[in-house]
Amino acid sequence: MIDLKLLQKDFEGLSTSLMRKGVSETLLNDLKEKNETLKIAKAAFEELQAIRNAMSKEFGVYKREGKDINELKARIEANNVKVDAALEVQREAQIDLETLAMTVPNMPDDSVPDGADENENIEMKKVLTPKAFDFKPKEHWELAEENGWIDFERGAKLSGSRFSVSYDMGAKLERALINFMLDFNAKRGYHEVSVPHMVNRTALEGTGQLPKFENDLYKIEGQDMFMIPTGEVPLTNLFQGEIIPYEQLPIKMTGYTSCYRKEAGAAGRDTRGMIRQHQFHKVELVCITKSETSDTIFNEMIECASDILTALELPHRLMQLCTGDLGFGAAKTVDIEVWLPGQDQYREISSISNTRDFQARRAKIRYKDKETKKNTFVNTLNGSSLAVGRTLVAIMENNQNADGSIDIPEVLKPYLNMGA
RNA sequence: GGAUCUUUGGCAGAGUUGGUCGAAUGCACCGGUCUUGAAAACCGGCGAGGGUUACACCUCCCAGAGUUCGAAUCUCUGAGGGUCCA
Repeated sequence: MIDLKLLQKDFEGLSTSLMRKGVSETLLNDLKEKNETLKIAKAAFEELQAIRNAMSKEFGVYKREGKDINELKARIEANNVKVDAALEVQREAQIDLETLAMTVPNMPDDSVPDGADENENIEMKKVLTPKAFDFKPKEHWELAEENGWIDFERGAKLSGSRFSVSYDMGAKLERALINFMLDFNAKRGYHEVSVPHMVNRTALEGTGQLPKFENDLYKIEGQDMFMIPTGEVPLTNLFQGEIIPYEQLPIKMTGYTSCYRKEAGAAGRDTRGMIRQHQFHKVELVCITKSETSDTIFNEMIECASDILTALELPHRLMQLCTGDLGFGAAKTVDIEVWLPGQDQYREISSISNTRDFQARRAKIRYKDKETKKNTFVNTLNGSSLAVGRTLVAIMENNQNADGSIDIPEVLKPYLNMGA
C-alpha cells in the first residue's frame, strides 16, 4: 500500500512517480478526492461521537444523583440517530478509499529507468561466457526425455498441461539443487525456514497478490485459503502485525517451497518443457530490514543468487528492470537471466525485489526506531535463489554433450553421493 | 466432527454486580540521581492509529453483528489457541 499521507503532503511527487508505472492521472485524482471525502466524513462523525460520549457520561452522573433522566435520554437518542448516519457515511468513504488504494502499485525508485516493457530493461553485467558448442545444442525437453529424467506426458495425464514428472537423476537433481541452494544461502547468513504452502487471504493481501491478482492463484474450494504462488508470501507474512524488536533486524531468511500458479495470462508461452509450470520448486530469500540498510541487503541478495549460478558454472546476466516491467509491489527489481544454449537466449531464473515499505504497510510489519522512538514500517525484500526447475533446465542445456549425455556440476556431486 | 475453556499494550498478566478503564502490576525500554565507569538501588517517563501549530477530540482490549443512554466487561456468529471426546 502506498502512503496515503503523501496524497496530502506531496501529491505532485506521488503522482509523478506512480505515473511512471502506468497509473493514470484520473485514478490518482480519484484517490486524492476519496481521501478528502473520508477526512471530512471522519471529522463529522467524530464530532457527533464526542457529544454522545459526553452525554452518556452525564447520564451516569444523573443516575447516581437520582435526577430525572428522561429529558437527557431524549437528547441522546436524537443525537444517536445522527451518529449512526455519520458512521455509515464514514464507513462507505473508508471502504471506497481502501478498495482503490489496495489496487495501486508501489512507487518505483527514482533510479529505476523508464521503459514500456521487458525490452527496455538494462543489462548491468554478464557473468561467465557461454561456451561454444561444436554441435547444435538441444533444448532441454528433448534432453530430459532422452535421458529419461522428465516425463511431460504422464504429468499431463495426472494433472494437465504444464505439469511434469521427474525420474531418477532428474528427480535426484531437483532434490540436490534444493539442498545445495539452501546450504549456500545459509552460509550467507540466511536462516532456513520451512513454511506452509497454503495461506489465508490476509497473508496474500499483505504481500500484494490480493486483491488484484486473485485470478492467478489456486484457491481452496470452500475455504478462504490459497496455494502460495511464491515462498515470499508465507516468509514475509511471518511477521504480519508484529512490532519487531530493533536488535532483531535485519531478519534474513531462506526457505524452499513449491509454488503454484495458474499462469492465466501466459497462454501459448513456453508451452513445452518446464520453463513455465503450474507447480514448481523454488528456494526463496526474504529479508526484513530498516530502510537505511535495505539497499545493501538488496545487493547482497543479488550477489548470493548470482554466486549460486557461478558455483554451478552457469553463464548469466543481471538485468535492471525498467518501470514497465516492474511488479506490483516492487520499488526496484533486478532479474538474473541464465544462458540457455538450446534456446539461444537468456531466460529469467531469479527476480530480486526491494518493496521498501509497501508490503510492510499492508502487512503492518514495524519496528520501534531507536532515534525517533516511533514505530516505523520495515523494508521487505524478496528474491529467488533460485528457481529450481529452471536451474535444472540450464544445467541440461549448458552441460550437454554431443551424444546427449549431461555433465553433473562438480558442486552438486556431494549431494548426489557421487563424490567430488 | 462434538463438548468445554481461552484471545487484553513489545512480552507477561490483572480487570465479568456494564459508567470514574485505554486499562492495575511485573519485565523490557527511555531519561535522571548515585558511581571513576558499569551494575544494583531510587525517582520519572513509557500501548497503537488518526487528528491538532499545540491542546481538545475520535478510534482500537482477536474479527463481525447485537443488547444498552453507555461494553474490554452481557448475547450471537466467525477466526486463532488449549483441553477432553469421537
